[in-house]
Amino acid sequence: MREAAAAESRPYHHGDLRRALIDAARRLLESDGPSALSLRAVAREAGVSPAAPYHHFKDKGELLDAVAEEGWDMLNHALTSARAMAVGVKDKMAALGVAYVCFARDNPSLYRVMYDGSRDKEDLPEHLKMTEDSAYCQVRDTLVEAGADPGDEVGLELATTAAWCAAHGLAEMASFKQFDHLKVAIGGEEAFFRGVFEHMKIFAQDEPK
Amino acid sequence: MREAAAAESRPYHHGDLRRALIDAARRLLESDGPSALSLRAVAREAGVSPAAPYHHFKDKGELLDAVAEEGWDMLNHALTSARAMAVGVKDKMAALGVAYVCFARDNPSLYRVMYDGSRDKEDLPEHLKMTEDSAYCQVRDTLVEAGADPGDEVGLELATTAAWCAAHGLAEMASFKQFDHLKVAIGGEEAFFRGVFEHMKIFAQDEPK
DNA sequence: GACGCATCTGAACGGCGTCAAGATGATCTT
DNA sequence: AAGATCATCTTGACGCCGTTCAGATGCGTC
Repeated sequence: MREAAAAESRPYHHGDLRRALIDAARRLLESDGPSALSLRAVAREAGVSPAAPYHHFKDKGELLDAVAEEGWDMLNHALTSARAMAVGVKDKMAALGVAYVCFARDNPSLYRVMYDGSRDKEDLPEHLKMTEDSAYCQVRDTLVEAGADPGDEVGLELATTAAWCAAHGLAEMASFKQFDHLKVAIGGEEAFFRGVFEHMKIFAQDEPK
Repeated sequence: MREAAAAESRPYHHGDLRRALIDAARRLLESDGPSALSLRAVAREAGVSPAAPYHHFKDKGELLDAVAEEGWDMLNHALTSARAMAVGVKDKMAALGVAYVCFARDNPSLYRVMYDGSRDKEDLPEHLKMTEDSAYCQVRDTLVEAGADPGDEVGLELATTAAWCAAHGLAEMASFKQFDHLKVAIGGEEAFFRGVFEHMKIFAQDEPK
């Protein structure tokens, strides 16, 4: 009984269990949050036995890594779009920052998995850099466009890091309900994001006052 | 058999199991990291049965909350000290930021518990504010000292939030080994922290260039 | 001395991550 | 076409987890 699927030549028994497991994990993540993401629950959701995933992932962490990788791809895409749509040169950095925080707001569980520090250990968070169109490079190149000196490597990396830290910090705290009154007072959530970024030189080279 | 302890009138059987459990949790946290912090392991470390903690904490989360609260106290103290020791008015914000990140670096597991998003849910992270000498107020008051307009409430809250987000973001990413070469190039870890903060208006009102 | 009650223990339940042994069935060889 | 091969999946088990509940323990009070 072969269901309709884009099965090419890869898999044997199931169709493509690896793909199905990642999809099941993302489905559970969106519906029930990160705490509901047990390996057994993912297998259950995909309709296989609890031991089946071990033929496609070394352990639970490796499945989470695969999910996180899709998250990084989505984030890179979101930043690319935001960068392309921003009008003025000065706006691009702020647009990038807002897009980053909006991505975290719209995919909170996925964002948590991406930054989950209980995995990684040594080698993995290379996604923050080096893949050419990675989110990190998006930020760095936009900084250069906005006038940063591309010759000062250390300074450029520091500025990129500063922007990244600011965006990540805001992304993690933006959902705290202590900021609700601020969001109202300033006229919306994205205005709040923008207002925070205005206090960082990297996001607003000119005086906001 | 009563050991020497500052037992006043509170506890009955053990001495002060609540206190002992928190201490055991912090011991495990420092030695084996957050993943080793199971309720059973804490009870084991404290020398009691797995069910004993339930007479002092509603569930595991409430124990974690108690541990986190001590972390917030420590952080507030660290920021108070840093603020007192900073020399110039302009230096105070940078000193505060560096002290914040150093706290997270020196107590990584505790810091994670403090910001663990799997608990809280609704009401808890009030520690970010309002306790008079809270870390949040330390930052806000220092901003006023550095020249921020205390009359512009919204602006002041935005600036405080911006500083907090930047420090938190850096605190979470400072241990990524991608920054190792930058730390070396710039002459040490704290110089790296300072270098990142220099790209935020809130931390350096005057031009660093 | 007897009672009450907070405190702690022991045993149990379901769920978890993981592994070893066996069943299943698609592909390859002849 | 038939059998061998091998990745794939299932079954069942192990130890650990959080949590609950009935019962033991012993302090404070009357």
